[in-house]
Amino acid sequence: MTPYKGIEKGFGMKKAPTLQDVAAEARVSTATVSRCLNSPDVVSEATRQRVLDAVKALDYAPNFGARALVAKRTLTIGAVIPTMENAIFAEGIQAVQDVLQAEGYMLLVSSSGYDPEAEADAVHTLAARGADGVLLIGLDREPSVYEFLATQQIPAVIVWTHDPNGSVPSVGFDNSAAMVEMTRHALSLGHKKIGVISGRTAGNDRARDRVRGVQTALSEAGIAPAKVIETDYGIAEGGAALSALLAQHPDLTLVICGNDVLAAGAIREARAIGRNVPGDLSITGFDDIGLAALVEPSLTTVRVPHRDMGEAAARAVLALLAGETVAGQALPTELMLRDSLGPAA
Amino acid sequence: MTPYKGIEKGFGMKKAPTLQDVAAEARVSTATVSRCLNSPDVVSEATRQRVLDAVKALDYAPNFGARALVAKRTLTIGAVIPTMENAIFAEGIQAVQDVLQAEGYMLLVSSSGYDPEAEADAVHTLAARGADGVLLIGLDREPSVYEFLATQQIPAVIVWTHDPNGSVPSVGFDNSAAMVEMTRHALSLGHKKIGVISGRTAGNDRARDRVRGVQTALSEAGIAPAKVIETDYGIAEGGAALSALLAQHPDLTLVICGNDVLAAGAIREARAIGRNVPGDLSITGFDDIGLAALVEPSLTTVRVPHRDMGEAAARAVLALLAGETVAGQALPTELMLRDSLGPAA
DNA sequence: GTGAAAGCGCTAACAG
DNA sequence: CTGTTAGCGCTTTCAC
Repeated sequence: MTPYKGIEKGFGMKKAPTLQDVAAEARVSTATVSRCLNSPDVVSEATRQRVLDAVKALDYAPNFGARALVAKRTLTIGAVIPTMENAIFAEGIQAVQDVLQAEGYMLLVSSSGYDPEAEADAVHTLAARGADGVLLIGLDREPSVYEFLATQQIPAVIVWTHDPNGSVPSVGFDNSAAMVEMTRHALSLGHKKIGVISGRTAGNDRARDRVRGVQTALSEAGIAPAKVIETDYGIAEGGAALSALLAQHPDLTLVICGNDVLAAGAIREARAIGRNVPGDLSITGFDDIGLAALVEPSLTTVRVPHRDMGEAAARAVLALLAGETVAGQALPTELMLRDSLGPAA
Repeated sequence: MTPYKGIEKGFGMKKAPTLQDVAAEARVSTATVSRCLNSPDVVSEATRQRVLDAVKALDYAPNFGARALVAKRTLTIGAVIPTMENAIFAEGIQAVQDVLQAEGYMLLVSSSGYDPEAEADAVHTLAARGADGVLLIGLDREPSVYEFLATQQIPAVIVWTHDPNGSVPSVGFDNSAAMVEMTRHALSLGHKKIGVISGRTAGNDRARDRVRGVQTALSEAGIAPAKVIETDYGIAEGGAALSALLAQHPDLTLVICGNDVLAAGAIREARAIGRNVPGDLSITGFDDIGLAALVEPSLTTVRVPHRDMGEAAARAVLALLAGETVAGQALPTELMLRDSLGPAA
């Protein structure tokens, strides 16, 4: 077959059809074509049909730049997430997408790789690409980012955490409270020697809040603070962290992990080194991703309403864009009691 | 500070500053301001400084729509994927993103939910949002989609499969060949009664090719075709499919699954109904997502180079955009032998 | 080195 | 209901 080439430069380059072309084809004015596309009900049935036929015949698609120029909006929402390779964000973002798509908006995604500076850059780029509004994960970032957004008149919504006092509406849940609940439950099972494997807390309020939740519950109960170890995201990382933790504190009966992926790694490692879970050692996760129910033993974890959160966040930006006042909201989490957490050894 | 000096358009409406405003402030023409911003070296040092001061003073940011209108590009690449909730796409898309971002482009993602019609819509929307190029998953779609893309002069690249004869460059791997390899290996272990749990094959050439690969290897070996059952994507779905398959063909010694998620569900179900994997029944997957190594027994599967594929695809669109001719490429897959596949019972 | 002016493709008054 | 006519903000010849 003919090798596929990029955009032909030079002669014979047939341009993409414009409103003009459609108008000519349908023998009406450009204004009528525009109306057919934007407010079909004010055009007569007959001409509308003719115009739509022409549109289809020419494979016409409106020019984005021109439309954005005059409409002063792009129907595009930007989002900056740490990474898509994390199931937890993927699911939430898909929910955002579904709502946005249904409302005629599109999602412009950017990833920061958990780097605050990269996130700030991404926000600038998003603005430069004409994003009408943005979604940001978590609270931790330079105030200058918010200032920039304010100057650019770009509404923003924070997701994955809820801060009732924030100046920017946030849709999420209380990471700390969820961990308090988990920890209290564990304490009721008699655990007293507790370790925590957390994701990196620098620039990550969700991770920090989760650790804080554990310590809060412990101090409430008059128990010594948990030994905390921080690690990067990943299954192998979770396993390594468990080894490191047990090496220093062999008498732990419970290890609370900041997310399910770390927990899955920790479980695998625990069994690899001959620890019975939960007989000798209990392990818990956070997020309740699909994996949680599949590992052996199945993971006791905190169920987070990914979808509801994504949908609510998308609705929140859209509301902001419509000029409405948005309060932000806290969504409930739920303890998922499975098999990886048992009574203290 | 400085009073608004442009052509006044009405009362007290604080519009975002435009090139005009900057030009007035710096006492030069709009052309000069534009040049200062786009090719600073052709402007004299003195005026350039004056203009840049004005830009800063007014907090000027170029209008995206206007720029896109005249530049005829948006530095945006669109992608339509079935869903982000599938780890396999998430990882590949993240790789695409990384490359694009590094090259100054952004990714506009849309999802089709595995519906060809929704995909066609998404392509139109992407075009309407000014995507300079698009990434599409798999080959199965109406020719009209390609025609549309052609008339819109939007270069496209197919990912997740490789078709050397296609008119559109494709970056992926040979799904059928990978399954042939897997099946041959299984045959060498003595399996003769084989079942297949496949994802929906309608409009999904990857799923179809995988099934075809199995049957090809079987017919090569003179063995009866595998019993095939199709199901939706999901862990529970994989389990249900296994039950259904075994109900009709209780003597199967091997069930080949179209992807790891179905396989994980099948393994869980097999053990739930008292089958020993791989003692009584072997089960294999495809994709090698993180899950594969975690389930018990760990999954024998086909490793797909998600990242390499995503990166190569991103580079391919960019090359097309640069007017280069792109050949497309086939990436290698690898058999990951773990514990879920054993000798025939 | 700089300015004037012609659009890019589309929408939104304003007439008819 | 439909056509005419201004621009939206920016880049880019083409003169000077």
